Amino acid sequence: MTVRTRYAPSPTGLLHIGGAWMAFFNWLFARSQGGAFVLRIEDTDRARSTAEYERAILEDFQWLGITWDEGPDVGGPYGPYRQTERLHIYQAAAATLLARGAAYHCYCTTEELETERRRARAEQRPYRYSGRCRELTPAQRAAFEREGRRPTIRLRLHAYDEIIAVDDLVRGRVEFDPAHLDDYIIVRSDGTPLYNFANVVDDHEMAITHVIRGVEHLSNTPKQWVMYRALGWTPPQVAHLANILGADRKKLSKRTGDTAVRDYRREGFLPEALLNFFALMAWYPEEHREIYSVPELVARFRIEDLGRASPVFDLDKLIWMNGVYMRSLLERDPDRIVEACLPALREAGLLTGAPDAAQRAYISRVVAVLGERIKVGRDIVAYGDFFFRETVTYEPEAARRYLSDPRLADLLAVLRDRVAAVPVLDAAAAEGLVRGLAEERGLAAREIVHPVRVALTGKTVGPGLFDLMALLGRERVASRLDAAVAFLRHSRSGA
RNA sequence: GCCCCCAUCGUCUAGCCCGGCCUAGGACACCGGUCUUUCAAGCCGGUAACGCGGGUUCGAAUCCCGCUGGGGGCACCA
Repeated sequence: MTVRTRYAPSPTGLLHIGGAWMAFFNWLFARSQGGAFVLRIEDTDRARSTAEYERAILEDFQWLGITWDEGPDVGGPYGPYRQTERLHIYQAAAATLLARGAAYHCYCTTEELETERRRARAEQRPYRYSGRCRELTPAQRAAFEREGRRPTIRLRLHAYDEIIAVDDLVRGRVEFDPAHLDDYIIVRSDGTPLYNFANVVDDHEMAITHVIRGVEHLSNTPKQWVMYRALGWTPPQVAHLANILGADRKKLSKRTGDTAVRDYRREGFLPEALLNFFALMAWYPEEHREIYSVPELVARFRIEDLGRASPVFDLDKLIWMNGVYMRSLLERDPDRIVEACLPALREAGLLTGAPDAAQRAYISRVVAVLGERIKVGRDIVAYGDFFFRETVTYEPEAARRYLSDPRLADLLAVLRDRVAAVPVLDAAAAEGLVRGLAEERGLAAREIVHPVRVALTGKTVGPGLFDLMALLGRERVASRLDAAVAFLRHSRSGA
């Protein structure tokens, strides 16, 4: 039997890291088995679902490289792939259940049910639906209808008396006592299906063989198993994974960091690094190794190896890993680094729209000079914003440390004149000028290097000074040195 | 309240199923040192964990029981 897995997002927001993580394992499993991965849109919550979010989610999956064989955009043999377009399928399944007596109409109102729930709480016993609509006579039903009540449909579970076993691929066998279950609603009074129902119907109709999902679904699984049995269907194999936690050990939320895949994309993370990192949050393919290409992950993936505990999202490790990938791209494919830097450049106001050929070439040179300092795309701004600004602003601490001695004014002025006089300011020439000047004055090179760095970049950290001077070019170096000289003289007179 | 899941360095984890090779391994982070014009990267070194209590056994991180702690479910949400 061909393996078929799926991920079923609700288009009520951007693709969440946790969702992408879960989808990734479903995808990995399908790919490792030569099976199919299906994307299904669970948009029955019409108030919150939007077409924009659906498009954004698809885009983010595309960017991640998580490809789907069937889905709302590409179609497939088991379509449609949006739940709102599948309502007739759920209706047919509900009719079957009703005809078999495995489900029944319930006329209880929300208020009546709330009263039952309150009483249960007051008596300190677990709430379970009383079942008073279980055996309604046609006359009683007609009476309710005359009152204007619209019924929901409930699955009949009360006859169940055997232990329900869920054979979880990562947790082993988990047993549930059906006495704790109650007749639950599968179709709302407006005729739309509820999650536990639509999900079962879709997974069966789409021939899904394996489902990897969050542990929050484990407790719902026995309910679903009863439905599979009532419908005469075989349930898929399941594996439940714990949820990713934030640094506060609570479920990943905005409070502790970015939660949308889109955020990471914007900051300049690489999809292959994110995927590699995702894998390591649940599983180590080999003992002493962290870096794996996606094909390697596909080749080594085994559901049973997945961890059972909740991983904490360690941003530092992701950044480190992204840096590893960035460095390997430096020689292999620097354009991809440039690409990863673009969003951050735009956000910082250092670039507008798509770069033209000249801008692109310049950004490439900046990337080359910054080199391994760029671990994440946004680092181009942190380390190299001065390459994109007309004038530099000195960081207060940098100016205090390296641009406070008035005697520097003369030194920088001399350097400025020599820079202006040189025919071509390449790195070698820059080094010659700086070191030559240091030697003449009996100074250590660093005594000139540091102040010049601050004069040109405003910072104490950054790429090698001579490389940076070469890229800045003669004119910009000269004018920035002028500005520094003026700054030094001004602060002296002011002091 | 009832039911379910989980538990190794600060973090991700290896080891656990099939007890001894575990003086518990690797990675991130952290702390030194080295290289160096700064930073980053690199290299070398270091700190750091089997939640607790009982068993079983010659021997337990590994098996059993209990406890504690964390998470989840018990919706006309997904």
